[in-house]
Amino acid sequence: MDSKYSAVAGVKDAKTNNFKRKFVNIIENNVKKVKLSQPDYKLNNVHGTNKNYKQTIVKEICPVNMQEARKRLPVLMVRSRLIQEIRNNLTMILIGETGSGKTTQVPQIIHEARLEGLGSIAVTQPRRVATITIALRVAAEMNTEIGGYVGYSVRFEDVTSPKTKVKYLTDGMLLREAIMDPLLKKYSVIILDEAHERTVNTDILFGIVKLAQKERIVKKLSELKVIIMSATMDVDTFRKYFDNCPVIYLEGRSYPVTIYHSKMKQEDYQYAALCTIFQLHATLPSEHDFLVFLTGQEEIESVMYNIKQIAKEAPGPLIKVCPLYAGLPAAKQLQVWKDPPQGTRKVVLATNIAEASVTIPRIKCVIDTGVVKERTWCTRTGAERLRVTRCAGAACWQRAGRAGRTAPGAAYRLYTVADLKARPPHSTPEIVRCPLAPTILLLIAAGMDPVTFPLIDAPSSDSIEASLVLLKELGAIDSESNPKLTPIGKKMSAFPIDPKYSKILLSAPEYGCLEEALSLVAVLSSENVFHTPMHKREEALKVKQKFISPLGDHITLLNVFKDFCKAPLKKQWCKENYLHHKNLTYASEIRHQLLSICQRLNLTVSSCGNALDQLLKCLLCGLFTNCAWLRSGAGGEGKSIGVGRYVTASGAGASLHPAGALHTARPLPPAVLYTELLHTRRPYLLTVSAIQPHWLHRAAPEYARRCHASR
DNA sequence: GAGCACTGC
Repeated sequence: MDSKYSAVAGVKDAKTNNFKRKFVNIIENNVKKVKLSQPDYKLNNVHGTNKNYKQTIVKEICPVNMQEARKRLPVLMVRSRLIQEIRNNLTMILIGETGSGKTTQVPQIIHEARLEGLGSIAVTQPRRVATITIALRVAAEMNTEIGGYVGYSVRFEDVTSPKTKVKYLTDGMLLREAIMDPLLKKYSVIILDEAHERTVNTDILFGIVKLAQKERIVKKLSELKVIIMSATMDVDTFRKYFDNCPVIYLEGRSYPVTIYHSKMKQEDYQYAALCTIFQLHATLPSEHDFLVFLTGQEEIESVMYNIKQIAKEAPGPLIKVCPLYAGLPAAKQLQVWKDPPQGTRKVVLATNIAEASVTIPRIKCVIDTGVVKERTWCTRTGAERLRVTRCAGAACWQRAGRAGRTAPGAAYRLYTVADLKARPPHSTPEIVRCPLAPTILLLIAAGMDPVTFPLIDAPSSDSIEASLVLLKELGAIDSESNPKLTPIGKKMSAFPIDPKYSKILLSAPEYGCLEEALSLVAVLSSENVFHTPMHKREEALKVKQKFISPLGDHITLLNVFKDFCKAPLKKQWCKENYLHHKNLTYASEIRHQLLSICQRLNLTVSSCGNALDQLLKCLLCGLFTNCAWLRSGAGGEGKSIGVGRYVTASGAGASLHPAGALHTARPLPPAVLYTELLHTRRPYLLTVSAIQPHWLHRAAPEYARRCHASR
């Protein structure tokens, strides 16, 4: 039996002899059984918002016995208590496991009791797709048209009317509304759902609603009820933050999930995952689908290759492997929801996209590596870092729960019980590990003081300071202490994008290149447009050549976008060119939105034609802090010094990323403009264009002087 | 000469 496992390829230290041993260790340790919950209404990852999509959803989420199913929801058992608590308190916390029905039922309960009075009820969600599907579900349950009493609002799509009393919206949308009206006067009840996820937007909203409650009392306006809803969370922290408000716990309806822990520490989790997959594969019936949590595209592709190799000789049914990560084109993601042929087992290899964002049916068995790829930010150099870390306890439980959505299941954890206990219970909230300039600009625009603004977990003062300095340099605020928006800052905050990018758009008329700047900023604000599958890398790179500009990556992206707009059959064209149709479509929607804001601000939209250096100079107006200079003696074919050939304004060393357009350029440009400084294996400059050093003096004279003095 | 987790306006 051992010999067949020598087929393991591409996995480090894949030693045949310990395959069996590890495998047995993982399986023997039935540590404890826990009950986890049944599914809620959140639907699968259905992308796009066209008409077909909505019809499909309505069909799927409205079973004939919907009213019967509703009656059994745990939340309805506490209905009268809930109404009473809401009447008596300004704020409350509702803890409910998945399947308790809180997201769909609580707003209906409030509306049926007319607790919202003359105002309306807002329910926030962190994700677009969930926002839309839940709103459709609730409209169906209330037997009304969507956009009537029940509506939703997400970016690019507002399906509400003056009649709307229950409005589902993304937390980002409510935040945008708060800029226009920080007291959120049209709402009498605001429900912040999925609070445990602690996204930047929800964290900010906690503070906004808290201040709005107080201010409304001071101004003798109608009161604002706030309900915080969450699965599991650090209740004490939240309670303290919300002045010891009452907490109601809801039971979830649950299927049991049996948890198995590894007995000993696994040195190589990829290898351990493969061992576990094939151990289980040999014993479990083929209808039991597997879900394996991994960290990224490369890892998923590598494990997929190994599974296919081993499966050729391993005992057990046929295997269908489905990769699932956000960067995978939508058409390929859909494979995950297709039932495999009779007698074939589906093995889904997913990133933490499968943890909360999407739900896969029929998963009976979760294999959890216990790791996640996390992005952190360095205040001093502005460098971001992607690294694999052990995920928090809450994430481990969330992953295990994915096995018990439709029936009892099992979760195999490739880490020990001691390891689990040593983990932090919750992950670090996003707000303490990301760049803050966009958030701070938004707060100032909403009339808040970013320094005293109440946050549950405050970022370091260094981080806040760095963002204020940047906003001052961008001309958005007048001073770092007691900051007020400048006229430019006010315009910048009108754009739903990073302030560095809105500054580019506002500077573009001066360079006569707003046409091009809009396209480029839209692409930069979207996701990566290139898709490079491992096994077709050569071909993908060859196809990419036709877009590449000697000026660098920015013009290359512009070329891609322009050709995309001209292409008659866009889906087909994207497939042929290894481009993401979804992300390019998204970019063109963003461009449309940005254009209408520019027109509202009376900016002159003109094209610079072939004078593309105008566009690069314009980019520098927003990205002037992102310059790097070639190290002396490091040009041409010379050996790299330190960590890279370029050095940034903050003194960080970095190299041009090998996938970039300028990587093979010789001689290397003496100065470059980069969009991102990302540390993966080494620090790399991403999305880079060549610039003339003296351009910086015109784009940001003050900054250029300081920068020159310190270099 | 390497590879980018996940959301959102």
